[in-house]
Amino acid sequence: MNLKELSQNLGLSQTTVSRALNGYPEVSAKTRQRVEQAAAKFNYRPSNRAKGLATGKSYAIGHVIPLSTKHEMVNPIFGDFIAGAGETYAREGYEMTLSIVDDQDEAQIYSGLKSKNSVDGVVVHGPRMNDNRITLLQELGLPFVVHGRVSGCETPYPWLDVNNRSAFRQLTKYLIGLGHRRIALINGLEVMDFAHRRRAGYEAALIDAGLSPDPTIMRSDEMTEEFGYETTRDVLQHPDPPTGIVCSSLISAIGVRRGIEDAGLKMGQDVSVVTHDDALSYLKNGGKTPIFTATRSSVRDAGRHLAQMLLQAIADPDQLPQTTLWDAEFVIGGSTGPAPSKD
Amino acid sequence: MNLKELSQNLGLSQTTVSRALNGYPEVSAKTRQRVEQAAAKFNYRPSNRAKGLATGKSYAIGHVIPLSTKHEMVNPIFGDFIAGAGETYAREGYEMTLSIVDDQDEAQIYSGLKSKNSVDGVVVHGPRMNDNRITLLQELGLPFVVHGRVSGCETPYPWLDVNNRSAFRQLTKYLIGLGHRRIALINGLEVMDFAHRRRAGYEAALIDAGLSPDPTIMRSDEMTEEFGYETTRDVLQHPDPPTGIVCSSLISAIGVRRGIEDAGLKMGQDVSVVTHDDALSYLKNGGKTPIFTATRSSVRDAGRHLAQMLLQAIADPDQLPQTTLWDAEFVIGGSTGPAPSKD
DNA sequence: AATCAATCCCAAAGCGCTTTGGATAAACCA
DNA sequence: TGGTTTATCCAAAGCGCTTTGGGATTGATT
Repeated sequence: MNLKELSQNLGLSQTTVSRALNGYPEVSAKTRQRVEQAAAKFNYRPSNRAKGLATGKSYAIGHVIPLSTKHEMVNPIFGDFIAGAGETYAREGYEMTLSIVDDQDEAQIYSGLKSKNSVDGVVVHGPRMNDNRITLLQELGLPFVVHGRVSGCETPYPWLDVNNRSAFRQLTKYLIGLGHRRIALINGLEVMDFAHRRRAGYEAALIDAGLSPDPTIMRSDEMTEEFGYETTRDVLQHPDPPTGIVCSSLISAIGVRRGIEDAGLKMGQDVSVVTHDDALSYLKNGGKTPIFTATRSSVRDAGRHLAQMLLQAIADPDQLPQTTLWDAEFVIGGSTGPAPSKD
Repeated sequence: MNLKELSQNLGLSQTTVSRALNGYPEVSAKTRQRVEQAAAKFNYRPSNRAKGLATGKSYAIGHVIPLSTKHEMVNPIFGDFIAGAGETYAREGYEMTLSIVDDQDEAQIYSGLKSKNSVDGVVVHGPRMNDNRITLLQELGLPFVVHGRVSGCETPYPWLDVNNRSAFRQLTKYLIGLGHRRIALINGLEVMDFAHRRRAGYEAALIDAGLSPDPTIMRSDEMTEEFGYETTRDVLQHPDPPTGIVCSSLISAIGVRRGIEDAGLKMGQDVSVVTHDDALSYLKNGGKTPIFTATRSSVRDAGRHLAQMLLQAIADPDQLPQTTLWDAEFVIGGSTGPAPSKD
């Protein structure tokens, strides 16, 4: 059923039917009701394509998610983020289109999306230090929002981020407060902006306490479980092993725990662990009592809100770039305890 | 830059330019080359919308992923599946559109996608027992493929699945071979078809060995880490506790491990654990030596292949429904050992 | 009675592409 | 030479919608 058929069926013109359905005032209440009933009866839905062609909009948002070429891995937070964003889109009648793409040729994808006119805006995932995508998108004139921030980017742009620096400062400070002096960092890839900020927070806390960061117990890689495990095994064999570990992801933290236990030690006694927790739906940080002492910020909420921001920016292209900074929640779990006394 | 502008620029008609670009024979090699160069120079990309309107195709595939209303959770395998499928789409010039939707009103979404003409086909995720989506899609005439199978569905339909039954039979049998007699099952939600098949495999192995399935040590829920943990704590307090656990997901298995250790026991000695492993990129089952004895089947490969199947089905609507059954790989890890001798 | 402003509706153009049904020119055949 | 292919290209229609620029009809106003 298309507009033409529907309007013939009603004995009205396409114009009137279109207007009735889109809430224009030039149509009587009576007619509008009649049209709406018929539309419901025939289950009429305007073709997105045709509507898009006519209006110049596409009613779709693009998510370009980088596939790490190194590990061929897609960020596990992605599912939850998308679920949040998808909620917003569904409510506002937008579609969501996904492109999974090797992290090198993202740029190409953006200009493709723009010139093919297939989306009204995009969400930028996994921003890196000095990420040139911001400039590119601004040049293209394609509306966008960033999940995270881009250190080194001069021009204003819209973003939503957790305060990674203060979160990691807090985590580290907490360990220091428990008496820990040797604290390792297991971080994400530090080309990623968030990882960079997290390290800065970690280092700031150490320096605040008069401790000096030791690069031999600071590691950075894709945040897999295995990375957490291997790194933990490794740093625990250090001549001066850490008694505290600051970790960047719950998944890696699970590996950290395994590493500690495989070394015959006990988490929360011999080694204390703190981590950031993205509050993924399938991977809660424990039930009543948290497993890990952690900073927590829901990535799904981020998706929801960021989508909202983008839709607003599209609706009002002249508005100034909105920015949102969230503070992570701090929870104390069973993974931390006083630093073991030296023997 | 659109077709009109490009063709004016070349001094050719839109027809010719369109044909040159789409590989039709009615255009001389010379002209074609000239057109292609100009297209490249101006970075011309045909508008997807317009192309779709003209051809009746949309060059997009829909993925409708159910959001469990109960736990508001999106299946963690989803990211990897999508990454695989996305590869195929990118190669074939298709877009991927996502709808995240409460599992009740999926049906509505499908008919919406159909009538809005926004996709050429859909991938059905998370099929349930007697899932009525198959019939619905067939009635709608919307091409589809299913990731998994639907027990109780009479008519043929295209699917790709792992042999869940034989995998779980093998896992269980392996434990039995090690001398285990009390074996618990920690399964996914058994309305899901895959979970149902897995239980069937588990039970078959027990019965083969003359053991009788005990419902008090068979649990089924959303496969979170927490579920694995809680259930393990629980079954270990059973008057006649299991020495073996068959688990449906690596994420739950991590919880199982935590539960075993929190109970002061050792995995692989006091309690043996086997699991299915979807080979997620951020959650490998260990490095050199697997953590868990497991059946493994890459969900990303499934995505890649299923997308291919769908594209073929779209290209040739008259072909018979293709079906693909994969056998999972079996790997032995450190989570299993001989059943502890009774004292 | 004539005028005016609402009110309600419509025909037709246009969005950017594909595709049908020729037209033209060059090449071939008898 | 004239007629017939063949190779190239083009004009125009059409995909399903929105939107511009009116045209009737009605009721109120003078």
